Amino acid sequence: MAEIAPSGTGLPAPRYGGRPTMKDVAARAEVGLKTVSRVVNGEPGVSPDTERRVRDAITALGFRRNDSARVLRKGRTGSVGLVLEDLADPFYAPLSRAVEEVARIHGALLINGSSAEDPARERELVLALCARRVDGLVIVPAGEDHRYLEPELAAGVATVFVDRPPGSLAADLVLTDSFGGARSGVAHLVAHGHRRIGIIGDHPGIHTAAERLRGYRAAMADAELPVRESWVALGDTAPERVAADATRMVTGERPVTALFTGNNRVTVTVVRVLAQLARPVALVGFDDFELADLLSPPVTVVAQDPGRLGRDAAALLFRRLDGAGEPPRRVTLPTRLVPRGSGELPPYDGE
Amino acid sequence: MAEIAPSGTGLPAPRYGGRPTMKDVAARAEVGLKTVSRVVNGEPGVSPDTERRVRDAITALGFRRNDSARVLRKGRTGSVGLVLEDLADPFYAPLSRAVEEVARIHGALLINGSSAEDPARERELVLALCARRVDGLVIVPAGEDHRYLEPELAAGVATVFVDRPPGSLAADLVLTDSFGGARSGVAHLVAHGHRRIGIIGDHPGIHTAAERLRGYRAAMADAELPVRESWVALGDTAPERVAADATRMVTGERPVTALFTGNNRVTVTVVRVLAQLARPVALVGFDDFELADLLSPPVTVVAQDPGRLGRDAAALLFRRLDGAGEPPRRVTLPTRLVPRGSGELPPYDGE
DNA sequence: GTGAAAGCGCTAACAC
DNA sequence: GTGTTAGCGCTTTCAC
Repeated sequence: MAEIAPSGTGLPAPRYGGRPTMKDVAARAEVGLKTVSRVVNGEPGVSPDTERRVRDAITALGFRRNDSARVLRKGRTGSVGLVLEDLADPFYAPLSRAVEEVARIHGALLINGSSAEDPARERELVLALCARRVDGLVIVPAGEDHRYLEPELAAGVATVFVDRPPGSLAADLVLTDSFGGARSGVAHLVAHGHRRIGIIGDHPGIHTAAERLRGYRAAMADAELPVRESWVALGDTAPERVAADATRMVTGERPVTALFTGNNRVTVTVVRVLAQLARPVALVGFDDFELADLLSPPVTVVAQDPGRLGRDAAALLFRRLDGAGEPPRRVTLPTRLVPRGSGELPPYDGE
Repeated sequence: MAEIAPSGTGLPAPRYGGRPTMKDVAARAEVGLKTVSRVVNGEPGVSPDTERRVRDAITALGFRRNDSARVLRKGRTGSVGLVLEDLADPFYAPLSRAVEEVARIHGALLINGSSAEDPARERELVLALCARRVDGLVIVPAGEDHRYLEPELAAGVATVFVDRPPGSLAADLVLTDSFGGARSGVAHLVAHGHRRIGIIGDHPGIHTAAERLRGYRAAMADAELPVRESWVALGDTAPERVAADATRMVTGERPVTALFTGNNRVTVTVVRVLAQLARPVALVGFDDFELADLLSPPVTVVAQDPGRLGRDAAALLFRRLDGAGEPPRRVTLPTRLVPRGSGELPPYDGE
């Protein structure tokens, strides 16, 4: 245990159970309050001897500056907030980590929260962060309507949206090219001879899902292929729903010979379904995932870079915090098609 | 845009670029400061009419309570900190998410940071969280020496360690039974006829790695099998090192017929090595991981539950925060052997 | 080089 | 029901 109060000095000890303050340190070191503040913050103008006395008192008392008080005076908290759907999702975890890394370089702490894709919870989280006066926010929006953020933006909270655009709000934005990525993925299947291709993805209310559907339709149109509505299944990504739709599409009268999946979770579920099947079905998934290369067949994907998404978003954020007064930027990151086998399977029955 | 300042009322407008305060709201609503505080905090004793005027002013000004000031008075911040190795690691991500969920239920916000397995960084992060006066801390310790935390504990910061014990500090602790898990995993290989079994794992300075090695040795001793030192490779978990050690063990004169791997990252690397091999080598890995069941052969694992680790740790934390003055607890969670195929392969060459 | 005083925005305690 | 006052622990300003 660190020694908490000296005995016999006659100096006041900090309240029991509370924490020592600069005042306590000042009393113990027999200097003024401001001198302690100087030492704690590394400001110049303190003699080496005085500094030593202050440092000794700090150690003896176990003093730790109270940043709440500091923030109250200084205005800036040195922390940024990140709100996304689910921290544990393999797509968002590296994004979060990347934001944290950039924040660290800028001396800021990251506070993050999961919205669970619930607009009310997103709002609640964001406002809690604003009440804590984070200097900036990185948001993967769940809701459609972000007008609740207007007072915050007006008050100077730097805000960057990632992965999806916010509902009608001018702010920095970093996106992956979902349309182009999906189009190239589906075109890849077409190039390998497929004419009946299904798409399974997230709820079309989610921007990325809608864009990927648009990319699918564009690739089909490019090849002058018709799209049957039974080949399109966007919605809830619960494994049961996805598995049911996949099963439906690959069985029956004129089954699809290839599937395009809208994100990593959907892809994994579909891989499970296809593994049970006698007949091979080609597959291209949006999002890369670990072990995709070790499955049989290895899974061809349209890869995006979640770490870069986070890095670029954080970089934009700190550029704003450093005072850049430019108009909002919109950054679109490219995807990369990674052929591994599943996307190069030919149509099964010589259609 | 929300209207920022009324025109023609003659009331003071908040400073430009700053944020409106309760005082500003009070002026605009023509009530006292305390009345605003009552409304903002949902305290009783405000007439419906007054309340409406205050709420209107809040909306019009875009007021948001400044929690820094609030914390300064109240002492508690309503936030807890989590420090672990890497937020993006598939083992820690669900742990973090579980802590977040419990925190949310208790109305607290989670601030988390990655230590990157660097004791200095862990310390820096923890102290930054303490300066922000988090009410409690959940720590996956990277370092050996946690005496720097003593003043914080003395000041009443509730602290729970997870996954690994801290260096010489009495605090709540939630662990997985690494020893028992490893012992059962290796015993499983022995039961399937293996006599030359290798172990590849993390640096033995890490508590879980040391415990798993101890479990391995215990299982071998139980079966009266010798352990050659060339079968033991603990250290850096960089893929290159792990792959080199795995390759060394499964080739050469008297190769091992089975491997036990110390965590999910190591397991995945070893799976990659074994996939290149002509000869089958049995494998049991510590930690479950996604898609383990879809590999060929499917990977047998000793599963632990990272979500439960986080949940239990957070539960202990909030129990302390709610004032339980019990002595520190140590909780050990059991593991579960999940046979899937790779661990049931017989020794290859009829040894 | 050092320190005293004011005040950041809020809540607690106590008036009225 | 409502308002006034003091003060949380720090930084800013300015005086010595």
